[in-house]
Amino acid sequence: MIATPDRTPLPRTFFDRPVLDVAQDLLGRLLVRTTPDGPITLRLTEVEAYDGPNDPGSHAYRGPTARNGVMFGPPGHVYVYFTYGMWHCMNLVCGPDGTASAVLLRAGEIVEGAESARKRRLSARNDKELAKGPARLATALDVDRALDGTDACATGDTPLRILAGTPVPADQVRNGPRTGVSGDGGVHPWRYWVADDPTVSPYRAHVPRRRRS
DNA sequence: CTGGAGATACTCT
DNA sequence: GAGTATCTCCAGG
Repeated sequence: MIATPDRTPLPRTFFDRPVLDVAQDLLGRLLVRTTPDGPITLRLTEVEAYDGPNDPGSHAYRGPTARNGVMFGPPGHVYVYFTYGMWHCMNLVCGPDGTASAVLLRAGEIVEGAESARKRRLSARNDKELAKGPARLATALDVDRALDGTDACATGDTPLRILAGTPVPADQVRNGPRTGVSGDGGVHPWRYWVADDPTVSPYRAHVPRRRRS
């Protein structure tokens, strides 16, 4: 029997924990994006942990900048960055205020508002691909730098909220190396996903891009 | 169907 | 110059 997803907001204390604990616990949770078109709801199926200043793979590794400032703030807020000159990716900030760990949201299943997501994801060949990959996820949910710093735990009128949903049982959680992370940061098995879920993105090892001719 | 090459063009070192 | 990525095009099974 399938439990009805819990629509209760996740409390800020959920994010004020070690980032690896939060990352695993986020699988199966619901992210609700409120747009003028109506809500889009995503069930998280794949995430990656980034452990702030201790982690060579993290944007926070070399300290605060104009881009990553939100990572150093309080937990439960959204860190959105722009990458490769084209794409946005979103993270949820973890740990106490002043630390800089975060969880990158890599993939999920659109459970509400697929029609809206399809308008921005014209290259998706089916609904499993709407949010299969971190930049695809952000595009499907219409997330960009304007939402950087949004409090996902706030009650009331917010563009982005995270709800309890249905946590994934521990025996259904898989983990492995992080995707596309360069250098020593790639060795950590800090990518977590839901076993056998068709919306999880394929693993790709980091490959340095060839220089333009 | 799978996988690689090239393009994209912002942010930080 | 390299990066928490994705798209289209094309060669090869």
